[in-house]
Amino acid sequence: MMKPILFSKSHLPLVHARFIISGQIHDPFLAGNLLESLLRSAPIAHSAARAFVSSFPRRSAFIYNTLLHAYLIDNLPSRALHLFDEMLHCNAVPNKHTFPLLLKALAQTRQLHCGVSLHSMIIKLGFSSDQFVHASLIHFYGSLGRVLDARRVFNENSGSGVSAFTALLSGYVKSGNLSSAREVFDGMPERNLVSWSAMISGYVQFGAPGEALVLFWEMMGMNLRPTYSILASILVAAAELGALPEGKWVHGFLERSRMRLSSNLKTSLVHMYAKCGDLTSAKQTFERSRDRNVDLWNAMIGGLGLHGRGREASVLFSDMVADGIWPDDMTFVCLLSAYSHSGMVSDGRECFESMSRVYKIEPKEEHYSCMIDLLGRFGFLMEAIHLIEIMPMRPSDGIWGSLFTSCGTYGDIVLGEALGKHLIEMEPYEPGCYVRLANLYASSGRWKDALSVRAAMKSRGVELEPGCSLIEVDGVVHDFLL
DNA sequence: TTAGGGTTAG
Repeated sequence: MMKPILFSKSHLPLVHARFIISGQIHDPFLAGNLLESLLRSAPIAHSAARAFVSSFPRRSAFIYNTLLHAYLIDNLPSRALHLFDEMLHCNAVPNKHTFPLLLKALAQTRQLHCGVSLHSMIIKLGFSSDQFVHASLIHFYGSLGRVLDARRVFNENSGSGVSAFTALLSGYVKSGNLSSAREVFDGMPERNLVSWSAMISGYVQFGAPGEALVLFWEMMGMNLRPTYSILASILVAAAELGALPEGKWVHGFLERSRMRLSSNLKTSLVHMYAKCGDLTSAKQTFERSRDRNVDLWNAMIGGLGLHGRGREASVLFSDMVADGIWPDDMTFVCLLSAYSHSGMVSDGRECFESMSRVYKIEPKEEHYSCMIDLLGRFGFLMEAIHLIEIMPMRPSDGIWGSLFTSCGTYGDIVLGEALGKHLIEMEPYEPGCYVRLANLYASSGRWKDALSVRAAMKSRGVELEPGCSLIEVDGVVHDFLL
């Protein structure tokens, strides 16, 4: 195998000029070396790379592939696809290295039809059994929600490699089918850290944090070294379960292994400590961190809010702005929810209003939802309705639901009855709506109406599932059915 | 001749 000749960054302009003068620029191999030297010294220098390529009279597939790769690294999938058009136009023949790059660009831009056409081209050119192309095709179909097509492509190759298995597994995860994902995982002839990561994060994303923890300990039992992303998934799982010892174990592991804590991991740690009720450790982690990005501030503001410390959350927000960190959407969700948990109605109003006026962030549905919840919780029902009326988007069932709950709290039977009926009409198989409407009737002595709501619920076959609460005692997570 | 794959939390 011939090694590429790489030129140092400082020599590049000179070498480029010399190639042009001597005519060596006509040699696609040397021109390719020049391009690769540039991109190795500055991987995101796509515009300089583009200029280089424009000066190459003969452009090989290698040259196009290298530039396609640079566009993808710089998160410019559309430019990569335009470059492919140019490649075909210039009669450069794509090779097996071209297709994984294009399939990634098409997955990112979610272009199913173009991907299907490209799939035909791959078959015609005879690249479909290449393991890189094969895994990329499965990933393409899986990430566009076409898991059956992903499975069909997977089945076409008998000796699928670990990447093809992982891509299929991840396709099932994306479609929410965790049991099929697990079947693929269990059937893998070999696994690597990427496959473990895909399965563990799949469990976390789809609300199965307990399974994620079990799988994590199984992985650790095999003496595999967890990656950052696996540890971050485990921190989320621990936060969901309120499993403080597991969360602390991850923190200890990171410190023992002297792994550098990225901002993302610090954010996950703060979130985990706050959700597990250890606000002191959350604060310590936050305060020890020197380079605080907006996500880390948000995690701490949200953590304080979760514990009803709205006043401290408000002070922290001011510190953040004073520190030169510009708030984002999530900052206001955390702040509004902190005010809601602390009964700080006027602060909430002011915050909601200043979002767009001062910080130029237009409130999204989640901000309206927080604000309506805050107003409703503290009895400002008419103001909450006014906000629903003026919000630019269609109110979600969650918004109507939180207002309905407030009607029950404040005994507003007329509004509550109208909302309850509306919600049942919208979601006839949601037991909570029936129960809350029946309770509302019962609280005002309208027993007949309460019974008829219960009867309607029964006749439609809607059953109330017991609620579940989790608590961790001495390292064991217990669940309670309510 | 050089290069291309699957995972990534809050």
